Amino acid sequence: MHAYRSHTCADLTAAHVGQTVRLSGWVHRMRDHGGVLFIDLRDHYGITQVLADGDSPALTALERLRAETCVRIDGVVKARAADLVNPKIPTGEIEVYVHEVTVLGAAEDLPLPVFGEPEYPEETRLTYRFLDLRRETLHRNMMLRSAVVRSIRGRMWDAGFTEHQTPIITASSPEGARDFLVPSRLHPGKFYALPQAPQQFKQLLMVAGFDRYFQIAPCFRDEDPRADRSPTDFYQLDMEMSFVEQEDVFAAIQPVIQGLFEEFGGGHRVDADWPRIPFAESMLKYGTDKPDLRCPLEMQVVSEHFVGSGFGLFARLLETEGNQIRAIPAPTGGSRAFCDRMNAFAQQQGLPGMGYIMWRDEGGETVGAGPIAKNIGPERTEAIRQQLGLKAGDAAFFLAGKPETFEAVAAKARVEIGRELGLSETDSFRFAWIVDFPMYEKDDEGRVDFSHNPFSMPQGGLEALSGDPLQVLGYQYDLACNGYELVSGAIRNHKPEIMFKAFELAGYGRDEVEKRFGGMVKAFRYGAPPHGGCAAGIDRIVMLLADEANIRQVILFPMNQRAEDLMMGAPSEPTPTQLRELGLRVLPKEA
RNA sequence: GCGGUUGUAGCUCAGUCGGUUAGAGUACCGGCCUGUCACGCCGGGGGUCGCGGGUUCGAGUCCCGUCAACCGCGCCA
Repeated sequence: MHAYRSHTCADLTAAHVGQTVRLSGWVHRMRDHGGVLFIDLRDHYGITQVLADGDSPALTALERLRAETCVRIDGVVKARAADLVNPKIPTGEIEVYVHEVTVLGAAEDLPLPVFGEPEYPEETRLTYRFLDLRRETLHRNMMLRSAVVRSIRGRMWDAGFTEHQTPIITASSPEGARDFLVPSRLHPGKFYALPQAPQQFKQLLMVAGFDRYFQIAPCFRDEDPRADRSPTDFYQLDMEMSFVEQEDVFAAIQPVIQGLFEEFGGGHRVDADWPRIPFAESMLKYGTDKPDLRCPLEMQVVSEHFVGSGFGLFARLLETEGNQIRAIPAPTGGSRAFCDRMNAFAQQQGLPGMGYIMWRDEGGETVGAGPIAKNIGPERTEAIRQQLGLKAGDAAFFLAGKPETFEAVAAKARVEIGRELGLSETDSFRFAWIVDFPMYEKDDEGRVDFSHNPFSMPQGGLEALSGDPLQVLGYQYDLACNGYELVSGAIRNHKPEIMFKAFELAGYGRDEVEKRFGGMVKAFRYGAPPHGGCAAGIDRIVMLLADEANIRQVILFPMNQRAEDLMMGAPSEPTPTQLRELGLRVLPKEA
């Protein structure tokens, strides 16, 4: 007999009745009836009910067990009478009569229950993550994640990509986010950086002639977290291809992502049609570059109807260059209660409010109601209704000012309206490629800076860079799915002269580019192939597939909101010896 | 850095208008129970009401400050 088990807790069926077996696992749940006692014994694979009665020498030992003790039991498989079968578990036709029990690992009082799925504080959950991970949902999420990664690897290999590992301790590269720095012992005063992405390495792999690369790559960024964004580190499916244009990358990655969602999406509909939506159009219609297309509503510009109108607030706003009025149509939303609720929603999100018009049927005529309709009069109200294609019982919400100031809230409101009115799909994954991102934008001080990846190829090449930088688009794309950015990528700029010019527009001199990206610039002088690729967020993909709203639900050992590992106690203070070796001194906290 | 929400037993929560000794479920300990599968029944231990200050005859409850967690903003090519 094996030292710990002859079967797992999911193995035994009616076919094993009469056999002597050995099981190891955790005491999931105990039901002690005095003369007879039942334990649900749990392991990674499943649950088996074991029992003992007054005739068993193990009864007194079993009575002393407590939840989550790790035990080994020896016993005999018994069939359950027909009326005692438990249809909820696969092993429900049998139970194991215990002759002997051995405690393999005792358990103290639990700081949190494993049985059931109650909500409890993340602080406790993260401190005792090993217990949290015993729970059914988390355990299942991690197994899903494992299967997803395996499937990705298979799909990428099948598509002719090969997997390569790139350095973790490397050079800082100013790609946008804050770096995690690693002090160098051999070079006091100098620092390595953890890669924010394997960006430069994968481009160098293309220069090195590998043609189709991928990696399940850890990425490190020292930024504050969100519910869908892990601080410190996360994983990407990173890929790159040579001799390709934008559509070639789409054609390579779509079957992988679509296949994944079909395989693990729990039967949710997976749309095979992935529209290309230009960035500018996405911002206009959805207020975001990661639209949730399960919601069919589209914003429209309605400024013209308010110019010189009796609604002074909007009319005055429109006298300022750059201001705009947009409307979110809300079919069937024409009730005061709903409109007030959405207005409150906008205020809660930081806007002054969200005005609205409701249309009603009055004696066979469709009439607008609400303060805005009153102020602008019936003709303008009717023109708005016709533009938005609305009817009696519907409503429209208005956002006014500079688009940048209201778009983020409009995006959330659009989704909220669609959801509340039951107009949005709930059982599907809707994908879209957001394309034609601008290369540059103005920062807070009015300087021109890269708006996305500085390594992207500008559309129109060198020529395009001699005009207005803010008009230059890049071969830069994102994949949006249900309101999340799942993939981001670009056709890269592989020509040194275009690269220097592109950086020059953002205020980086030739010397600085040589210094910061010397390796890559040098490589581009020795026969660089045209290339492009993308990176897909593994954590977010699993989060969507597991139907979780928080990314920590799909990460084994996540950090908390302040980037602390409560279980391992990280970050922690270094010893004086470590600091001395590294030539570092810690400054006292500023008061 | 800013805003919102929350903070009462190991855990999940209730606690009315400011008023008796702060409760329930669960977990834990003890007792009873031979068919449960969220077993049941009886009893018990367990509280710095996040922390500090204030108002009041009296504060879990009201006020001020502070700390922490989560969510959002900034940030994240």
